[in-house]
Amino acid sequence: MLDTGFTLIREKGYAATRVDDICAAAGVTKGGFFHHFRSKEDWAAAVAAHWGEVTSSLFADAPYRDLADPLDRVLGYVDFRHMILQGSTAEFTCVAGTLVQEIHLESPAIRAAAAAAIFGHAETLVADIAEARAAHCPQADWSPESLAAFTQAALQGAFVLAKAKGGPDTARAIVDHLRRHVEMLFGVPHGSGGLKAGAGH
Amino acid sequence: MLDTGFTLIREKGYAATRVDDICAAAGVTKGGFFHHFRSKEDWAAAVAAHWGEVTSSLFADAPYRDLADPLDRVLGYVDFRHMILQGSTAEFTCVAGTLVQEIHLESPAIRAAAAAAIFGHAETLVADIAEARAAHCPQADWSPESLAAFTQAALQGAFVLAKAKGGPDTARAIVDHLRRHVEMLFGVPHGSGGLKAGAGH
DNA sequence: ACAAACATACCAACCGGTCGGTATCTTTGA
DNA sequence: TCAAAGATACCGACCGGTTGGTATGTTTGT
Repeated sequence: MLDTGFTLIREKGYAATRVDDICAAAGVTKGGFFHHFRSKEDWAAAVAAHWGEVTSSLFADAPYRDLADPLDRVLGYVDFRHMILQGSTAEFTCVAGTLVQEIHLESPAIRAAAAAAIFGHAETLVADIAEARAAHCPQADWSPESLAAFTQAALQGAFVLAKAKGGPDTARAIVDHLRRHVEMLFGVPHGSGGLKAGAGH
Repeated sequence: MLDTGFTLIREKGYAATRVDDICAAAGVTKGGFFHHFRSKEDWAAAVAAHWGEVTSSLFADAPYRDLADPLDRVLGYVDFRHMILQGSTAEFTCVAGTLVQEIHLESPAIRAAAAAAIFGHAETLVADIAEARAAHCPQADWSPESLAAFTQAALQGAFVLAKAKGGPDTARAIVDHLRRHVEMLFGVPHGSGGLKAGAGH
């Protein structure tokens, strides 16, 4: 019921998703739905929270997490995001970003849950960025938090442009620029290291 | 009727905006509304097209456009975007981005109009970027188009994070990183030149 | 036995869109 | 010149399918 929310919200948005759609997709009836959720809004907030958990474990278990060097992990993160930009927009775009863009002023509960997913994910990057910064450019005039936020903005924006264009190509070019940004900040030559080499794109 | 659409869509999104809301805000009746637009969808597509025109003239008339050096114009653009990040999210976020994120799969007409506004705006940056690239780094391995797209992604993403956080502060920090990205690409020292100096933020 | 987990039937409000009608402006013809 | 004819702009009551939510019954696990 929460998982089907991912598809529904990414395909139709929150307001256009009907409770009956959710029931049909999840194989339950309306009575069952309202047994578990006080309202449609309550459901959407739960979906956002669930999205945060699912993505959390996706990135925690990703192979780049095992790299020894913190900068490799940061670049590995960017490359991993590049890699998962595949299929239709409904497959790779962000549920939390879609929700928050649509209802940020109408539903504080959904907004808060989606914001927690987004900024909670950004938070997981901060430690690696801080370590890499200390090792490569301790005098830099930017904070680890601001770079983490910038990566999330570039990705969320990549999703918006991908939806406008209808495919992942534009988004991949944007993530390429994001990688270049990280490389330049840390003073590493373009294209070196990371999981990207040999991935063939 | 088109202008009120900017506020409505930014505050409630497309699906949650009722035709009655539009009529009340614009001071017309339902009959009048459907006299000018075949459907609500038709109206939204017109709003997206109008948004493209309004932003087009906003940036065409901005002061940074008069700068002689192409790189100054590119940096001036980024600084201008930084400057207009003021007030509530409903005042500075992008109508086309909001629309496309919500209905890209449900309404091809709205998607196309919003995409035209976004990529049409990006297109206006390409000439300046190409000139600056030729002057400062003709061997660079990135295209003017890809950088233009990257700026739009960073901005659209900044809007998403701003909506999640509830104010423009996060968005400004993201645009700061965007400026740094442009500076590094063109090899200029951080914080030099442009309209930002003395603007006091 | 009993509460949690469903299902069925139903409702009242809502909402996009229609329709007959009116007021005003433009064109036409003699 | 001016009235008949037609086009355009606009109004607001109304329609009927939709929708989030409820009330009540049934099944299931312990």
